[in-house]
Amino acid sequence: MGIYEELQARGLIAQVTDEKEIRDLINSGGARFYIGFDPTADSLHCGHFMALCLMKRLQMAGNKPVVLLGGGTGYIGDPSGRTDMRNMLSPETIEHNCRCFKAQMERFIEFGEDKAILVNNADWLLKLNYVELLREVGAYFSVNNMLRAECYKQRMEKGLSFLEFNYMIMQSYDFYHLAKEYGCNMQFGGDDQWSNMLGGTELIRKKTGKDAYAMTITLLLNSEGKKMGKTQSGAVWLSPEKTSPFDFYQYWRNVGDADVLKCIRMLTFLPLEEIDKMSDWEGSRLNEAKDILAYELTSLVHGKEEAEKAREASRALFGGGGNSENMPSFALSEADFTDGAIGLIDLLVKSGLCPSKGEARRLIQQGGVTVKDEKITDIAKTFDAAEFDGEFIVRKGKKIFLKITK
RNA sequence: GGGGGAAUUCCCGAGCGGCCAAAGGGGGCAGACUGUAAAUCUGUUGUCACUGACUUCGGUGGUCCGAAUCCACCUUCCCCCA
Repeated sequence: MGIYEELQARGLIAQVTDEKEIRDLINSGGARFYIGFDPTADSLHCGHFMALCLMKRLQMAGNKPVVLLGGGTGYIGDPSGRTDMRNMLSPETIEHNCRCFKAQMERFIEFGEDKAILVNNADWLLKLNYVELLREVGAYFSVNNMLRAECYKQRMEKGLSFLEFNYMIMQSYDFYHLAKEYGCNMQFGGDDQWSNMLGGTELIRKKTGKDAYAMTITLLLNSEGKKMGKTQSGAVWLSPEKTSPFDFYQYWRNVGDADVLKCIRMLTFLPLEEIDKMSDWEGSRLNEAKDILAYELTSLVHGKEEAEKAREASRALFGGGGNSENMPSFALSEADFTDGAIGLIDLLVKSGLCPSKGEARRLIQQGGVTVKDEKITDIAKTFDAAEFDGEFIVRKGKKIFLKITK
Protein backbone atom coordinates (compact mmCIF):
# COMPACT_ATOMS: atom_id res chain seq x y z
CA MET A 1 0.00 0.00 0.00
CA GLY A 2 1.40 3.36 -0.99
CA ILE A 3 1.14 6.53 0.98
CA TYR A 4 -1.66 7.74 -1.26
CA GLU A 5 -3.72 4.67 -0.47
CA GLU A 6 -3.02 5.10 3.19
CA LEU A 7 -4.15 8.71 3.15
CA GLN A 8 -7.24 7.58 1.35
CA ALA A 9 -7.92 4.83 3.87
CA ARG A 10 -7.56 7.32 6.67
CA GLY A 11 -10.16 9.51 5.04
CA LEU A 12 -7.77 12.41 4.72
CA ILE A 13 -8.14 13.19 1.06
CA ALA A 14 -10.90 15.58 0.13
CA GLN A 15 -10.22 16.78 -3.39
CA VAL A 16 -7.46 16.22 -5.90
CA THR A 17 -6.76 17.84 -9.24
CA ASP A 18 -5.44 14.71 -10.91
CA GLU A 19 -5.67 11.50 -8.96
CA LYS A 20 -3.38 9.36 -11.07
CA GLU A 21 -0.56 11.87 -11.31
CA ILE A 22 -0.70 12.70 -7.63
CA ARG A 23 -0.77 9.08 -6.62
CA ASP A 24 2.27 8.26 -8.75
CA LEU A 25 4.15 11.29 -7.55
CA ILE A 26 3.70 10.88 -3.85
CA ASN A 27 3.91 7.10 -3.86
CA SER A 28 7.27 7.30 -5.55
CA GLY A 29 8.49 10.00 -3.20
CA GLY A 30 8.93 12.42 -6.05
CA ALA A 31 6.74 15.21 -4.83
CA ARG A 32 8.06 18.53 -3.71
CA PHE A 33 5.00 19.91 -2.06
CA TYR A 34 4.14 22.94 -0.05
CA ILE A 35 1.60 23.84 2.58
CA GLY A 36 1.00 27.41 3.60
CA PHE A 37 0.35 28.64 7.13
CA ASP A 38 -0.83 32.17 7.70
CA PRO A 39 0.37 33.61 11.00
CA THR A 40 -3.04 34.58 12.32
CA ALA A 41 -2.23 33.83 15.97
CA ASP A 42 0.75 33.21 18.19
CA SER A 43 0.21 29.48 18.24
CA LEU A 44 -0.74 26.75 15.84
CA HIS A 45 -4.05 25.02 16.41
CA CYS A 46 -5.55 21.64 15.62
CA GLY A 47 -6.27 22.48 12.01
CA HIS A 48 -2.62 23.25 11.46
CA PHE A 49 -1.79 20.07 13.27
CA MET A 50 -3.59 18.03 10.65
CA ALA A 51 -1.64 19.72 7.92
CA LEU A 52 1.61 19.11 9.76
CA CYS A 53 0.71 15.46 10.18
CA LEU A 54 0.06 15.19 6.50
CA MET A 55 3.41 16.74 5.89
CA LYS A 56 5.10 14.29 8.17
CA ARG A 57 3.38 11.33 6.59
CA LEU A 58 4.48 12.45 3.16
CA GLN A 59 7.95 13.21 4.38
CA MET A 60 8.23 9.72 5.80
CA ALA A 61 7.28 8.43 2.37
CA GLY A 62 10.22 10.24 0.86
CA ASN A 63 8.58 13.40 -0.39
CA LYS A 64 10.03 16.79 0.28
CA PRO A 65 7.94 19.32 2.14
CA VAL A 66 8.13 23.06 1.86
CA VAL A 67 6.59 24.90 4.76
CA LEU A 68 5.40 28.30 3.70
CA LEU A 69 4.91 30.89 6.39
CA GLY A 70 2.43 33.51 5.31
CA GLY A 71 4.38 36.51 6.48
CA GLY A 72 3.17 38.30 3.36
CA THR A 73 -0.30 36.87 2.91
CA GLY A 74 -0.90 37.61 6.58
CA TYR A 75 -1.04 41.25 5.58
CA ILE A 76 -4.12 40.51 3.51
CA GLY A 77 -6.13 37.85 5.30
CA ASP A 78 -7.80 34.93 3.62
CA PRO A 79 -11.54 35.52 3.22
CA SER A 80 -12.24 31.87 2.30
CA GLY A 81 -15.27 30.55 4.07
CA ARG A 82 -15.44 33.44 6.47
CA THR A 83 -18.48 35.56 7.07
CA ASP A 84 -16.59 38.64 8.13
CA MET A 85 -13.30 40.30 7.55
CA ARG A 86 -10.31 39.33 9.63
CA ASN A 87 -8.70 41.87 11.85
CA MET A 88 -5.80 43.44 10.09
CA LEU A 89 -2.62 42.38 11.79
CA SER A 90 0.25 44.74 12.41
CA PRO A 91 3.63 43.93 10.89
CA GLU A 92 5.01 43.33 14.40
CA THR A 93 2.28 40.85 15.22
CA ILE A 94 2.78 39.04 11.97
CA GLU A 95 6.48 38.71 12.56
CA HIS A 96 5.99 37.60 16.11
CA ASN A 97 3.44 35.00 15.06
CA CYS A 98 5.75 33.72 12.35
CA ARG A 99 8.44 33.16 14.95
CA CYS A 100 6.01 31.30 17.20
CA PHE A 101 4.86 29.11 14.32
CA LYS A 102 8.38 28.31 13.35
CA ALA A 103 9.37 27.26 16.83
CA GLN A 104 6.37 24.99 17.13
CA MET A 105 6.89 23.42 13.75
CA GLU A 106 10.49 22.60 14.41
CA ARG A 107 9.45 20.18 17.08
CA PHE A 108 7.43 18.39 14.52
CA ILE A 109 8.96 18.46 11.10
CA GLU A 110 12.58 17.81 10.33
CA PHE A 111 14.11 20.74 8.56
CA GLY A 112 17.44 20.84 6.85
CA GLU A 113 19.41 19.87 3.81
CA ASP A 114 17.45 17.42 1.76
CA LYS A 115 14.65 17.40 4.30
CA ALA A 116 11.98 19.99 4.73
CA ILE A 117 12.59 23.62 4.00
CA LEU A 118 10.90 26.65 5.42
CA VAL A 119 10.20 29.80 3.47
CA ASN A 120 8.32 32.98 4.14
CA ASN A 121 6.29 34.61 1.42
CA ALA A 122 7.00 38.02 2.90
CA ASP A 123 10.34 37.63 1.14
CA TRP A 124 8.81 37.94 -2.29
CA LEU A 125 5.30 39.29 -1.84
CA LEU A 126 6.17 42.45 0.03
CA LYS A 127 8.40 43.77 -2.69
CA LEU A 128 6.04 43.20 -5.57
CA ASN A 129 5.28 46.14 -7.76
CA TYR A 130 1.60 46.73 -8.26
CA VAL A 131 1.41 47.56 -11.94
CA GLU A 132 3.96 44.95 -12.82
CA LEU A 133 2.03 42.34 -10.90
CA LEU A 134 -1.20 43.29 -12.62
CA ARG A 135 0.42 42.76 -15.99
CA GLU A 136 2.38 39.63 -15.06
CA VAL A 137 -0.25 37.87 -13.04
CA GLY A 138 -3.49 39.81 -12.97
CA ALA A 139 -3.97 39.32 -16.67
CA TYR A 140 -4.32 35.58 -16.14
CA PHE A 141 -7.19 35.81 -13.71
CA SER A 142 -10.80 36.00 -14.72
CA VAL A 143 -12.85 38.04 -12.31
CA ASN A 144 -15.91 36.20 -13.54
CA ASN A 145 -14.41 32.93 -12.43
CA MET A 146 -13.12 34.27 -9.20
CA LEU A 147 -16.52 35.55 -8.23
CA ARG A 148 -17.97 32.14 -8.83
CA ALA A 149 -15.53 30.54 -6.41
CA GLU A 150 -17.18 28.69 -3.58
CA CYS A 151 -14.93 30.27 -0.99
CA TYR A 152 -16.43 33.72 -1.54
CA LYS A 153 -20.04 32.62 -1.39
CA GLN A 154 -20.66 33.74 2.13
CA ARG A 155 -18.95 36.99 1.46
CA MET A 156 -21.11 37.84 -1.50
CA GLU A 157 -23.86 38.48 1.02
CA LYS A 158 -21.93 40.42 3.58
CA GLY A 159 -19.44 42.24 1.45
CA LEU A 160 -15.93 41.49 0.33
CA SER A 161 -13.23 44.11 0.22
CA PHE A 162 -10.85 44.39 -2.68
CA LEU A 163 -8.00 43.71 -0.29
CA GLU A 164 -9.34 40.28 0.58
CA PHE A 165 -10.41 39.56 -2.95
CA ASN A 166 -6.76 39.65 -3.88
CA TYR A 167 -5.84 36.93 -1.45
CA MET A 168 -6.40 34.26 -4.04
CA ILE A 169 -4.02 35.97 -6.39
CA MET A 170 -1.33 36.19 -3.74
CA GLN A 171 -1.66 32.52 -2.89
CA SER A 172 -1.58 31.60 -6.55
CA TYR A 173 1.49 33.68 -6.99
CA ASP A 174 3.13 31.86 -4.08
CA PHE A 175 2.62 28.54 -5.79
CA TYR A 176 3.99 29.91 -9.03
CA HIS A 177 6.99 31.35 -7.24
CA LEU A 178 7.72 28.11 -5.39
CA ALA A 179 7.34 26.12 -8.59
CA LYS A 180 9.83 28.34 -10.30
CA GLU A 181 12.34 28.72 -7.47
CA TYR A 182 12.12 25.40 -5.71
CA GLY A 183 10.64 23.05 -8.26
CA CYS A 184 7.56 22.73 -6.15
CA ASN A 185 5.00 20.67 -8.05
CA MET A 186 2.24 20.21 -5.56
CA GLN A 187 0.26 22.10 -2.99
CA PHE A 188 -1.71 20.71 -0.09
CA GLY A 189 -4.04 22.48 2.25
CA GLY A 190 -7.34 22.50 4.04
CA ASP A 191 -10.42 21.90 1.97
CA ASP A 192 -11.41 25.54 2.28
CA GLN A 193 -8.29 26.37 0.31
CA TRP A 194 -9.41 24.56 -2.83
CA SER A 195 -10.26 27.61 -4.90
CA ASN A 196 -7.07 29.38 -3.93
CA MET A 197 -5.03 26.33 -4.80
CA LEU A 198 -6.66 25.89 -8.17
CA GLY A 199 -5.80 29.50 -8.86
CA GLY A 200 -2.17 28.51 -8.43
CA THR A 201 -2.21 25.43 -10.62
CA GLU A 202 -3.84 27.40 -13.38
CA LEU A 203 -1.46 30.28 -13.11
CA ILE A 204 1.48 27.89 -13.37
CA ARG A 205 -0.04 26.17 -16.36
CA LYS A 206 -0.75 29.41 -18.14
CA LYS A 207 2.60 30.98 -17.43
CA THR A 208 4.93 28.03 -17.77
CA GLY A 209 2.92 25.44 -19.63
CA LYS A 210 3.79 22.92 -16.91
CA ASP A 211 1.40 20.98 -14.75
CA ALA A 212 1.15 21.44 -11.02
CA TYR A 213 -1.14 19.59 -8.69
CA ALA A 214 -3.26 20.33 -5.68
CA MET A 215 -4.84 18.20 -3.03
CA THR A 216 -6.94 19.15 -0.06
CA ILE A 217 -7.34 17.46 3.30
CA THR A 218 -10.76 16.69 4.62
CA LEU A 219 -11.91 19.17 7.19
CA LEU A 220 -12.31 17.38 10.47
CA LEU A 221 -15.98 17.73 11.25
CA ASN A 222 -17.84 16.07 14.08
CA SER A 223 -21.02 14.13 13.59
CA GLU A 224 -23.01 17.34 13.87
CA GLY A 225 -21.11 18.92 11.03
CA LYS A 226 -19.19 21.31 13.22
CA LYS A 227 -15.47 21.88 12.90
CA MET A 228 -13.54 19.93 15.46
CA GLY A 229 -10.70 21.43 17.40
CA LYS A 230 -12.81 24.33 18.51
CA THR A 231 -14.45 25.05 21.82
CA GLN A 232 -16.77 27.88 22.79
CA SER A 233 -13.77 29.73 24.14
CA GLY A 234 -11.87 29.38 20.89
CA ALA A 235 -9.50 26.98 19.22
CA VAL A 236 -7.74 24.09 20.82
CA TRP A 237 -4.16 25.33 20.65
CA LEU A 238 -0.96 23.38 20.37
CA SER A 239 0.98 25.63 22.68
CA PRO A 240 0.82 24.49 26.29
CA GLU A 241 0.44 28.07 27.48
CA LYS A 242 -2.79 28.51 25.56
CA THR A 243 -4.23 25.03 25.98
CA SER A 244 -2.69 23.00 28.77
CA PRO A 245 -1.75 19.40 27.98
CA PHE A 246 -4.43 18.34 30.43
CA ASP A 247 -7.13 20.35 28.67
CA PHE A 248 -5.85 19.16 25.34
CA TYR A 249 -6.09 15.59 26.49
CA GLN A 250 -9.55 16.17 27.89
CA TYR A 251 -10.77 17.70 24.65
CA TRP A 252 -10.03 14.52 22.75
CA ARG A 253 -11.07 12.28 25.61
CA ASN A 254 -14.51 13.87 25.32
CA VAL A 255 -15.23 13.55 21.62
CA GLY A 256 -18.58 12.04 20.74
CA ASP A 257 -18.92 8.29 20.20
CA ALA A 258 -19.60 8.77 16.53
CA ASP A 259 -16.37 10.66 15.99
CA VAL A 260 -13.72 8.64 17.83
CA LEU A 261 -12.73 6.24 15.11
CA LYS A 262 -12.68 8.93 12.50
CA CYS A 263 -10.39 11.03 14.67
CA ILE A 264 -8.04 8.16 15.40
CA ARG A 265 -7.81 7.35 11.76
CA MET A 266 -7.23 10.89 10.61
CA LEU A 267 -5.08 12.26 13.38
CA THR A 268 -2.93 9.52 14.82
CA PHE A 269 -0.09 7.55 13.33
CA LEU A 270 -1.38 4.22 14.63
CA PRO A 271 -1.24 1.53 11.96
CA LEU A 272 -4.50 1.04 10.10
CA GLU A 273 -4.73 -2.64 11.08
CA GLU A 274 -4.71 -1.66 14.71
CA ILE A 275 -7.41 0.92 14.13
CA ASP A 276 -9.54 -1.54 12.24
CA LYS A 277 -9.57 -3.76 15.30
CA MET A 278 -11.32 -1.03 17.22
CA SER A 279 -14.01 -0.52 14.66
CA ASP A 280 -16.46 -2.93 16.21
CA TRP A 281 -16.09 -1.54 19.71
CA GLU A 282 -19.38 -0.30 20.96
CA GLY A 283 -20.99 1.48 23.84
CA SER A 284 -18.85 2.08 26.86
CA ARG A 285 -15.96 0.24 25.30
CA LEU A 286 -15.51 3.26 23.08
CA ASN A 287 -14.12 4.95 26.14
CA GLU A 288 -10.99 2.90 25.61
CA ALA A 289 -10.71 4.23 22.10
CA LYS A 290 -11.17 7.78 23.37
CA ASP A 291 -8.39 7.22 25.83
CA ILE A 292 -6.12 5.98 23.07
CA LEU A 293 -7.00 8.95 20.88
CA ALA A 294 -6.37 11.46 23.64
CA TYR A 295 -3.12 9.83 24.68
CA GLU A 296 -1.75 9.52 21.17
CA LEU A 297 -2.51 13.11 20.26
CA THR A 298 -1.26 14.59 23.49
CA SER A 299 1.88 12.58 23.09
CA LEU A 300 2.38 13.80 19.53
CA VAL A 301 1.86 17.42 20.45
CA HIS A 302 3.27 17.66 23.95
CA GLY A 303 5.49 14.62 24.23
CA LYS A 304 5.13 11.28 25.97
CA GLU A 305 5.82 12.58 29.41
CA GLU A 306 3.09 15.19 29.31
CA ALA A 307 0.69 12.69 27.83
CA GLU A 308 1.36 10.31 30.71
CA LYS A 309 0.76 13.07 33.20
CA ALA A 310 -2.49 14.09 31.56
CA ARG A 311 -3.63 10.51 31.49
CA GLU A 312 -2.67 9.98 35.12
CA ALA A 313 -4.48 13.09 36.20
CA SER A 314 -7.57 12.15 34.24
CA ARG A 315 -7.67 8.70 35.70
CA ALA A 316 -7.27 10.07 39.18
CA LEU A 317 -10.16 12.44 38.70
CA PHE A 318 -12.59 10.37 36.74
CA GLY A 319 -11.67 6.79 37.37
CA GLY A 320 -10.61 6.82 40.98
CA GLY A 321 -7.11 5.68 41.71
CA GLY A 322 -4.02 7.07 40.07
CA ASN A 323 -2.47 10.13 41.60
CA SER A 324 -3.61 13.68 41.57
CA GLU A 325 -0.15 15.16 41.35
CA ASN A 326 -0.50 16.25 37.75
CA MET A 327 -3.92 17.77 37.70
CA PRO A 328 -4.30 21.46 36.90
CA SER A 329 -3.60 23.58 39.91
CA PHE A 330 -3.78 27.13 41.09
CA ALA A 331 -1.81 28.79 43.84
CA LEU A 332 -3.37 31.37 46.12
CA SER A 333 -1.23 34.11 47.55
CA GLU A 334 -1.32 35.71 51.00
CA ALA A 335 -3.08 38.70 49.54
CA ASP A 336 -6.07 36.59 48.59
CA PHE A 337 -6.94 36.03 52.22
CA THR A 338 -8.75 38.36 54.54
CA ASP A 339 -8.15 37.64 58.21
CA GLY A 340 -6.71 34.29 57.28
CA ALA A 341 -9.77 33.13 55.35
CA ILE A 342 -11.20 33.26 51.86
CA GLY A 343 -14.81 33.04 50.74
CA LEU A 344 -15.82 30.34 48.31
CA ILE A 345 -17.10 32.90 45.81
CA ASP A 346 -13.81 34.73 45.85
CA LEU A 347 -11.97 31.48 45.54
CA LEU A 348 -13.89 30.56 42.40
CA VAL A 349 -13.28 33.92 40.80
CA LYS A 350 -9.63 34.24 41.81
CA SER A 351 -8.79 30.80 40.52
CA GLY A 352 -10.42 31.57 37.20
CA LEU A 353 -13.09 28.92 37.52
CA CYS A 354 -15.75 31.60 37.24
CA PRO A 355 -15.51 34.86 35.32
CA SER A 356 -17.68 36.85 37.73
CA LYS A 357 -19.01 36.70 41.23
CA GLY A 358 -22.54 36.54 39.96
CA GLU A 359 -21.74 33.41 38.04
CA ALA A 360 -19.91 31.93 41.02
CA ARG A 361 -22.91 32.60 43.22
CA ARG A 362 -25.28 31.01 40.74
CA LEU A 363 -23.03 28.02 40.29
CA ILE A 364 -22.93 27.38 44.02
CA GLN A 365 -26.67 27.82 44.41
CA GLN A 366 -27.33 25.37 41.61
CA GLY A 367 -25.16 22.75 43.19
CA GLY A 368 -22.32 22.86 40.71
CA VAL A 369 -19.47 23.25 43.14
CA THR A 370 -17.77 20.48 45.02
CA VAL A 371 -14.91 21.06 47.40
CA LYS A 372 -12.97 18.11 48.79
CA ASP A 373 -15.65 15.73 47.53
CA GLU A 374 -18.35 17.63 49.33
CA LYS A 375 -21.04 19.53 47.48
CA ILE A 376 -21.37 23.05 48.79
CA THR A 377 -24.47 25.12 48.28
CA ASP A 378 -23.84 27.80 50.88
CA ILE A 379 -22.69 30.91 49.06
CA ALA A 380 -21.27 32.38 52.26
CA LYS A 381 -18.95 29.44 52.88
CA THR A 382 -15.40 30.43 53.75
CA PHE A 383 -12.18 28.49 54.16
CA ASP A 384 -9.31 29.08 56.56
CA ALA A 385 -5.83 29.34 55.18
CA ALA A 386 -4.93 26.24 57.17
CA GLU A 387 -7.35 24.15 55.14
CA PHE A 388 -5.27 24.48 52.00
CA ASP A 389 -2.70 21.98 53.09
CA GLY A 390 -2.51 18.97 50.87
CA GLU A 391 -5.42 17.92 48.74
CA PHE A 392 -7.74 20.83 48.30
CA ILE A 393 -9.62 20.03 45.13
CA VAL A 394 -12.38 22.21 43.79
CA ARG A 395 -14.64 20.74 41.19
CA LYS A 396 -16.84 22.82 38.93
CA GLY A 397 -19.52 20.78 37.29
CA LYS A 398 -18.52 17.30 36.35
CA LYS A 399 -15.37 17.77 34.42
CA ILE A 400 -13.47 20.76 35.61
CA PHE A 401 -11.09 20.11 38.45
CA LEU A 402 -8.61 22.42 40.05
CA LYS A 403 -6.22 21.73 42.85
CA ILE A 404 -5.81 24.78 45.04
CA THR A 405 -2.59 25.35 46.89
CA LYS A 406 -1.33 28.16 48.99
C1' G B 1 -24.36 59.61 -8.79
C1' G B 2 -29.89 58.93 -7.15
C1' G B 3 -33.44 56.39 -3.92
C1' G B 4 -34.73 53.03 0.07
C1' G B 5 -33.54 50.05 4.43
C1' A B 6 -30.58 48.31 8.61
C1' A B 7 -27.16 48.53 13.09
C1' U B 8 -30.15 45.58 20.01
C1' U B 9 -26.85 41.56 25.05
C1' C B 10 -22.05 35.53 22.90
C1' C B 11 -25.04 34.71 17.88
C1' C B 12 -29.85 35.23 15.33
C1' G B 13 -33.81 38.22 16.37
C1' A B 14 -38.42 41.04 18.95
C1' G B 15 -38.88 45.69 21.15
C1' C B 16 -45.66 50.73 22.24
C1' G B 17 -41.36 57.48 25.03
C1' G B 18 -42.06 55.29 31.22
C1' C B 19 -44.39 48.53 33.47
C1' C B 20 -36.87 47.29 29.67
C1' A B 21 -31.29 44.35 32.07
C1' A B 22 -34.73 44.37 27.27
C1' A B 23 -39.58 38.77 24.28
C1' G B 24 -38.26 34.30 21.56
C1' G B 25 -34.70 30.95 19.55
C1' G B 26 -29.64 29.18 19.25
C1' G B 27 -25.30 28.63 21.98
C1' G B 28 -23.01 28.49 26.90
C1' C B 29 -23.06 27.05 32.13
C1' A B 30 -25.16 23.98 35.98
C1' G B 31 -28.68 19.93 37.91
C1' A B 32 -31.07 14.90 36.92
C1' C B 33 -30.07 10.49 33.86
C1' U B 34 -25.29 8.20 32.04
C1' G B 35 -19.99 5.63 30.00
C1' U B 36 -15.77 11.94 31.35
C1' A B 37 -20.62 9.88 25.12
C1' A B 38 -25.25 11.22 22.65
C1' A B 39 -30.37 12.20 23.34
C1' U B 40 -33.91 14.03 26.87
C1' C B 41 -35.95 16.92 30.90
C1' U B 42 -35.10 21.15 34.62
C1' G B 43 -32.79 25.63 36.17
C1' U B 44 -29.80 29.61 34.65
C1' U B 45 -27.35 33.13 31.28
C1' G B 46 -24.92 42.17 32.11
C1' U B 47 -21.96 43.77 36.70
C1' C B 48 -21.78 44.62 41.85
C1' A B 49 -22.15 45.72 48.12
C1' C B 50 -28.00 40.81 44.45
C1' U B 51 -35.40 41.91 47.57
C1' G B 52 -31.33 47.36 46.14
C1' A B 53 -27.82 49.93 43.06
C1' C B 54 -25.00 50.57 38.67
C1' U B 55 -23.51 50.13 33.30
C1' U B 56 -25.55 48.41 28.36
C1' C B 57 -29.19 48.67 22.60
C1' G B 58 -23.24 51.39 16.10
C1' G B 59 -20.88 56.72 17.47
C1' U B 60 -21.52 61.95 18.97
C1' G B 61 -24.70 65.66 20.36
C1' G B 62 -29.90 67.18 21.27
C1' U B 63 -35.46 67.15 22.70
C1' C B 64 -37.98 65.47 27.19
C1' C B 65 -39.42 64.97 34.17
C1' G B 66 -37.97 60.34 31.51
C1' A B 67 -34.90 57.67 25.36
C1' A B 68 -33.08 51.06 22.80
C1' U B 69 -37.53 53.85 21.18
C1' C B 70 -38.05 60.95 18.90
C1' C B 71 -34.48 64.72 16.21
C1' A B 72 -29.56 66.08 13.92
C1' C B 73 -24.98 64.74 12.28
C1' C B 74 -21.31 60.81 11.70
C1' U B 75 -19.70 55.60 10.78
C1' U B 76 -20.55 50.85 8.73
C1' C B 77 -23.46 47.39 5.99
C1' C B 78 -27.53 45.73 2.74
C1' C B 79 -31.06 46.45 -1.39
C1' C B 80 -32.96 48.96 -5.88
C1' C B 81 -31.97 52.41 -10.06
C1' A B 82 -27.69 54.51 -13.01
